[in-house]
Amino acid sequence: MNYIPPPNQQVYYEQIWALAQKIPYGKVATYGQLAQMLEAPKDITPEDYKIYGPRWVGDAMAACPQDIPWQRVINSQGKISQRFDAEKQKLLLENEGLVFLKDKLDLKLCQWGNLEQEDEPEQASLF
DNA sequence: CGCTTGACCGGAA
DNA sequence: ATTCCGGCCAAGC
Repeated sequence: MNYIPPPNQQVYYEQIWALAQKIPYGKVATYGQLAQMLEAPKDITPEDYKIYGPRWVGDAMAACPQDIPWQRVINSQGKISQRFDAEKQKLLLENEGLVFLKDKLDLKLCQWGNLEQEDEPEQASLF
């Protein structure tokens, strides 16, 4: 599992695209999130990867093929990143049932993989 | 060749 | 809350 992306960025991009394809309908992922789902390339430290990875993901998405749900990748603030198709992206996400609040999504509600804590022991048995 | 820009993120003022 | 900053790499001019 210690697979390291080859120097060939094409391979790295394809890994990102593969991850993006796994984002469920109605969910979103952040650039940094996708970056952290891959091992850091050998040549850079994990710390550096944490810093620069998200940008590489952005680069990957910029070169994204058509058959990828690119609209489900947003930035860490829950907003749509500045780009020529930003408006279209928002419409696509709204079509999936996502609700924007002041151009922002609530990542707590719709971020991919952020529903693990469903079994919150909210109710203490009082009776 | 060199310089600028880009679908980022976290920390600091 | 908002603005500013630095940091890597690849592409385009």
